[in-house]
Amino acid sequence: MLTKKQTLEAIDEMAYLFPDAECELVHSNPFELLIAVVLSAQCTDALVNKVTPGLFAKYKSPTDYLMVPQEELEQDIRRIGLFRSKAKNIQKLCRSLIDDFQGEVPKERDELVKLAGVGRKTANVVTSVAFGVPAIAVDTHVERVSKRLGICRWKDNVREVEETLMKKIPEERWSDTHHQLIFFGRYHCKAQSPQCPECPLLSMCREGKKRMKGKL
DNA sequence: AACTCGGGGCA
DNA sequence: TGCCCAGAGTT
Repeated sequence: MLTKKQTLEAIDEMAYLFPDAECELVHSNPFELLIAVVLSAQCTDALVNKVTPGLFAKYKSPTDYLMVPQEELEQDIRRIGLFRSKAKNIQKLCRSLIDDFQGEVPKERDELVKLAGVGRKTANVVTSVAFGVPAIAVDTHVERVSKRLGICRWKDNVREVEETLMKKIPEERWSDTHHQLIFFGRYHCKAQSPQCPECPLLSMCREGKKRMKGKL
């Protein structure tokens, strides 16, 4: 297991590799971000960014999403995987925004997770990116990188990964760390083909050293 | 804890 | 063209 100090060194190294790491979902307000993050479940941000310009031009408010039949919304996001359940969830989500939150996106993580289609990861992204509340959203990239490097344990569940990261990283760096881990995971420490031979973190990486030994 | 939902992108 | 990608809800 990496110590706090080693963990921070690893994050600093990632920041050097990806100095511009930030949320890639195109949005211009919290509501658009919420919709974009819900859509991004189980598909890439790049794909979401292909449908959201048209989507956000057509739907400006929670009310707008409720004025069309579910089938029409499904067609509007049909290029995204799981589009049927996502269309249904988005309409449920908008209904609940109107009924319970005066049409505004709630700022509390505990309120956000009650919305349809919003889980722990989505709620953390919205609070940190839209409202600047420190949070570490654990998606598959964050989880994979944390486990490979040895920041957390292999058998940790998502919640345990998040708790370990929050323990090892000072709060003011949570949001940045989240983006660093995602970029590092997406573009360098990839699921199928991690770039170990050219990785500056190799010397401190549990999994990387194993992989290199297997190849040499 | 395991299963389901699903089209896009790349090898 | 088949395999890999990537979370939330349900059982």
